[in-house]
Amino acid sequence: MKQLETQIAQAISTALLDTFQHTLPADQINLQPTRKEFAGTFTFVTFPLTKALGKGPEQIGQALGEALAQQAPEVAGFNVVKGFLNIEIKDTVWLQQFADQVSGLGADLSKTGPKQKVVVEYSSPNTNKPLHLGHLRNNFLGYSVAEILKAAGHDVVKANLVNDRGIHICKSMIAYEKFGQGETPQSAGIKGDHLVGKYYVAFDKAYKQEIDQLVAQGMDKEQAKKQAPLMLETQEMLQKWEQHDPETIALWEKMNGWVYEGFHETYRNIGVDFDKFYYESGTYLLGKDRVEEGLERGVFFRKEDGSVWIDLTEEGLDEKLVLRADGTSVYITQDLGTAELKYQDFHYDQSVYVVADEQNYHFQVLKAILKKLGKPYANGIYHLSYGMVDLPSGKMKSREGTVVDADELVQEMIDTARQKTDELGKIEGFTPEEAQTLYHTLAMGALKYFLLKVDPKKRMLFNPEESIEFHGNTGPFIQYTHARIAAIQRKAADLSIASDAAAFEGVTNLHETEREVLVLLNYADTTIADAAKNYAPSIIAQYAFDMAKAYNRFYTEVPIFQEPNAKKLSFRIALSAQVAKTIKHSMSLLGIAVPERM
RNA sequence: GGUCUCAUAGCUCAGCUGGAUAGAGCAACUGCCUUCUAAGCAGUAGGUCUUUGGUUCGAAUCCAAAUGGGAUCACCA
Repeated sequence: MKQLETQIAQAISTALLDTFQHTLPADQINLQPTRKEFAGTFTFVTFPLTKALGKGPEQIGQALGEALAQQAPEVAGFNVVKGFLNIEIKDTVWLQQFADQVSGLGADLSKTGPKQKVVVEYSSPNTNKPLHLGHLRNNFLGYSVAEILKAAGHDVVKANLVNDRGIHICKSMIAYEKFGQGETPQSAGIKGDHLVGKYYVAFDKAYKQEIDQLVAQGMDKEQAKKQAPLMLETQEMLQKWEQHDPETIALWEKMNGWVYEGFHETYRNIGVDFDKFYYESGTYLLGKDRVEEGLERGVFFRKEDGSVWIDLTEEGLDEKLVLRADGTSVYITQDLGTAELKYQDFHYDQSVYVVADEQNYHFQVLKAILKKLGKPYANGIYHLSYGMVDLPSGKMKSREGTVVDADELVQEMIDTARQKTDELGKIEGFTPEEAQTLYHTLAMGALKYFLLKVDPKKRMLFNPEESIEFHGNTGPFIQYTHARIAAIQRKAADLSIASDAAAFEGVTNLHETEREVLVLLNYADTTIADAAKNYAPSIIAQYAFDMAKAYNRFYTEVPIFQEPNAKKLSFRIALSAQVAKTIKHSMSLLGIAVPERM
């Protein structure tokens, strides 16, 4: 597609020179898609030229159109509406492009694209509670962006930095020690991550009670939060952990082990994967070298109390602490360390962090510090910031029990998929296993598409009451289109209809709906490149939807198998196959599978 | 209070570096299944693109301000 656009732009440039003696390089000529209500594929806007040429916009359009129709072999015709020159492309050009595509003559973007080493860090869960809806957005985004970058030619590493230590883990541990009575995931029949999450909640409940009690005794609330016995015990436990107290470490390993089992089950179920796991317990001490380095270079400075800071006021940020007075690390120190570690491991060109937008400031600081330290990888840091998922009741709050649990949500989606499928009664002959697989495919398709079709940066609303639709702009709609085509292909195979490029050579004109599909097919690569550049799965989602819509229009308007002309019939089979392939590929970039039947 | 960010149809969202009468889906209403899967297609209705200024031949898009959401400004992570 890019190529065709370039050709047209070149032709316009030439025509401008010939007709008006005006120089405008082709790469400065912008074509936009023609609006549906007019004939044509590309539109050139002539308003900007009126001053330079001293002519009216229609006049310019008319003259350019005539020149193009005569000289550009791709152009079938044109029309001028006010300052808009609408250019129609010959059907044979579309057909030739399509034939090349079917024959695999086009370049494979994943091999020819700009190859960079990219680390995509995503998921990065805390090990004190199970995954919820917000994590799903993160996981789907991270997975999808990684796949898109791969498809665009990059060499991608999916990384997961597990937050496996710290005060929050100790809370679960304390609560388990106190109330657990030796309960295990097996004995309780609960997934490990959920069991640990249960104790995290139990901690919070008991903690609140203690605070209330202290306040009732006349203590200040802030004071009570610090003085509550549970909190003191938790802090003590954290210290023991840092001193490698064997008993504490054993409990920590046991409970984290449960959580990992639970997480891995969820990851498998939602279809995300990782090439590299980092654990914070192994990285939290990193970064101190960077502090030393910064002090030597004079980028950091030490205050009287011994704490170390960086002044980022020039960057429009504040002064930021990088090392506490007692010499221990803070969050940013760790991240300085892990950035370096990742660079040592992979020598990345880009390091993408899929992290919620509440940490925008943190990543600005991180990047600014690395720049000041003169790190070669600083410019490759990219914070893929995404908005929160809101519920109709407002923000999700784990303490208030208003979170939507990931495992439960997935199960509900599967149930919904089963119910809707059974209502339609189209899958007779499926084995129970096949049916189960289909429910899962549809459920994940609906859920992932729902979360990915929205621009990552934007906050989004999730309404669990209405659940997720299976009609309209949804994953299942696109999956359905694929299943429809699969049925066509089965029938074509039964009838032994050829669909290679030679089989439809000689077809010269297209139905309007066929042309629309062909135009879209030609945008496949530029769409992927665009999505990669913008780290935006939503662009792929939109493309897959447009494709499915265009195909369905074709499907209802053009009865494929009633076509008497063998070449045209072959063309339509080939067209369908190519659409199926493109849909399947696009959806795979979103982490969504497509069924052969549904 | 400082900084950042968002505001488009009743609802959920698209609208790329400024271009034609601002688009989808859901919800509402009308049609279309003697079969290539109706989880579909076609159509109707629904908008002062939060407001006010500015730049421009031309603004939902760029700039400024206002209003209203959200995030952040921890020796938490």
